[in-house]
Amino acid sequence: MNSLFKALSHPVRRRIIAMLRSGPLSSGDIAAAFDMSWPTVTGHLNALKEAELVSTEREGQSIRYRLEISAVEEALAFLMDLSGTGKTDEEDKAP
Amino acid sequence: MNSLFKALSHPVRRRIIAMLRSGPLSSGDIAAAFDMSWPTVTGHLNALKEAELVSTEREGQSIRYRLEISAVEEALAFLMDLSGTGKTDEEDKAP
DNA sequence: GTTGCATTTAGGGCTTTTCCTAATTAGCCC
DNA sequence: GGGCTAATTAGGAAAAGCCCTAAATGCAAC
Repeated sequence: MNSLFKALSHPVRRRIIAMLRSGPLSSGDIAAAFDMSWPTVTGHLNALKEAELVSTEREGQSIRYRLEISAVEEALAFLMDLSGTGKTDEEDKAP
Repeated sequence: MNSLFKALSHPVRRRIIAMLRSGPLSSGDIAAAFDMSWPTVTGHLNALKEAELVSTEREGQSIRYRLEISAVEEALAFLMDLSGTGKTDEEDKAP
């Protein structure tokens, strides 16, 4: 859960997941969309993967990244709880 | 918007806003709830304030921090767009 | 096998974040 | 005003994050 919000905290990573909204993309397609080196994008993809915001799957000789909605929903649940929509006491303890 | 998610990316700051859910609290009350120095908590409160997640108001000799729901809702909107609930193309450009 | 393409790992530099202690400001109350 | 309490700013050390280039891996196709 900590890695979830940490993953969402970087503009490039938010843009990546927004790109993935309309369907899976290969690492190359994603890297091409940014003005930074491919390895740097890989780093961001790893962060997203660790947060379980994306999953990977091999497709021929490329690898497809798919958005995992369930992780997005987890973040949504936290925020909705905050905004009074929900009542549960969902919270991560200990710093 | 970037500072919003960055503010949400730290466990202590998420706990602070969760505490504030049930009503405003003084800086001292908040600091007392954590096992860290008061100035460190002040730093986190400043981050939340910069993200406009909290607002301040003097109350006698203490200062009250209040949760600003509108900022939470902004984050909610972004995530709902991602999860397919909405259709708008809200996105922050340029890293 | 080996060549070739897509992607990742390794290593390093630079900036930012996080946390601390010590010193300082801000405002209430007598 | 003067003292007290609440809260902040200053300064600095340690850790984490971000980005790069160069080297390595994984598969597929020949």
